[in-house]
Amino acid sequence: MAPLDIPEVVIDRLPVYYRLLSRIRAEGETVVSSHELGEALGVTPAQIRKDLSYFGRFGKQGRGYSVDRLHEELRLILGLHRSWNLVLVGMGRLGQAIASYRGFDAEGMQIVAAFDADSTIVGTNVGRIVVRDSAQLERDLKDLTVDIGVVAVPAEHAQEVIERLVKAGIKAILNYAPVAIQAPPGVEIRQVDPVLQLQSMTYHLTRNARART
Amino acid sequence: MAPLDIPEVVIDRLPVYYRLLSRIRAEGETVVSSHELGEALGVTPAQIRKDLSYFGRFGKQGRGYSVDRLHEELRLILGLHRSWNLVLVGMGRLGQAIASYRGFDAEGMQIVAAFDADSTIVGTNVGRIVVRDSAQLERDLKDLTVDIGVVAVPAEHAQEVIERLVKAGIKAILNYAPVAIQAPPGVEIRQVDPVLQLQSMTYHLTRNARART
DNA sequence: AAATGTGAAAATATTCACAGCA
DNA sequence: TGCTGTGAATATTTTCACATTT
Repeated sequence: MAPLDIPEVVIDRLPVYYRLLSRIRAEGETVVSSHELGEALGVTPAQIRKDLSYFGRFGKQGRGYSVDRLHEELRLILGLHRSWNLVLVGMGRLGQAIASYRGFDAEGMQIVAAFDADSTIVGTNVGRIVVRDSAQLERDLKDLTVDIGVVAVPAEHAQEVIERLVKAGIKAILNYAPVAIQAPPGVEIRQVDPVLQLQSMTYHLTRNARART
Repeated sequence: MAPLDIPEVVIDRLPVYYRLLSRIRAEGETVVSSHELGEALGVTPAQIRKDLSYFGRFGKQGRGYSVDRLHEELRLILGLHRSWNLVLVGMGRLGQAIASYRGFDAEGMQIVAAFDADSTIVGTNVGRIVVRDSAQLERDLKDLTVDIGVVAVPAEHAQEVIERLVKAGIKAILNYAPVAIQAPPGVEIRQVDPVLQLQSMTYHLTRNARART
């Protein structure tokens, strides 16, 4: 198997490569070079070759990579050959939008349960899912097979909710709440945070405007 | 002003610091040390001091940082002392969710117009905004002051829409479409991409499960 | 002829460690 | 004493460049 010390930045790029390969495959191409991949992604070919070399030797010299082969290898490396069960906590506006987002299912990510603390929301249907009571989170999780927690509660409750999910044995959290989370080692946390992204862009916009003046 | 070669990673952390300072400020604290900030964010105090030192000397030796002062400095550095106008393109499920998301306004990010190509959506109201026809994008943008484009169209249209926004003079794009975008230099692009984040987590989940076996 | 895989070199980013100041 | 600001030291990441293979 792959060595244990693969840089995290490399891991984060694999899904990008995987997605591009999916598209190239759908377009019917059978072979692709690191140069073409780099071109499409705006990165250097060397980076792509180096990244892939952590996992194996998938290319053919003088030729490039088999699209099918590389796509399949990445699928296995990322664990996308199976589907993953998500539990969604927080069913306000944002949670409801996440629940009805199609992009997860398309990639084998299934929301198997949703929770909220608000009794006026509990019991309602969102898509095919009935919203459960957060008070029952721990109890219900015992009967569910959940791989990843998706958190869309208000910022002030995110830390607590995530601690409960972690205590229940969940090892990966996708957090939409606009707050930095403390998680124990061994628990993967990722942030979806458009406001932070906007604010790093306003830095540049401000600076460029200044430079022109 | 700040030197021109501040690492991008540093810029990306400033909004995180800013948000934390906002919270500490609301809690009534008046002074904070790099150690406390690092504690709350899970990073080293040295990193915080180094990051801030690119922009000035905001702290007091032996004491720490004035919460008010540092909050204000970051606000100015990031350009958050003024409000920013966003234009939203793509008003399907995702676009509608973005339009009704409260987290933008709270940080001075105002959606001033929204567009869609679907004639059954054009003309409808989403919140306070009337959805305009994408065909009129260029024409309408002439009469609007827009700083940032937010793109929530299907993946296959994202590149084209972004090119149109860039041609219309927009210098910053927040892209929700699950596709890697090619942008000319001088245009800031940020990606909101929960699927990529999930897929980097499944890599780790898969590997950990293997390791335990 | 063309493109991979990879050590070595270069560039970036983080952390250390301590002088200096409140 | 306590904590900042910062050069120097480490560590990490990216890029180069080329031997190797098809």
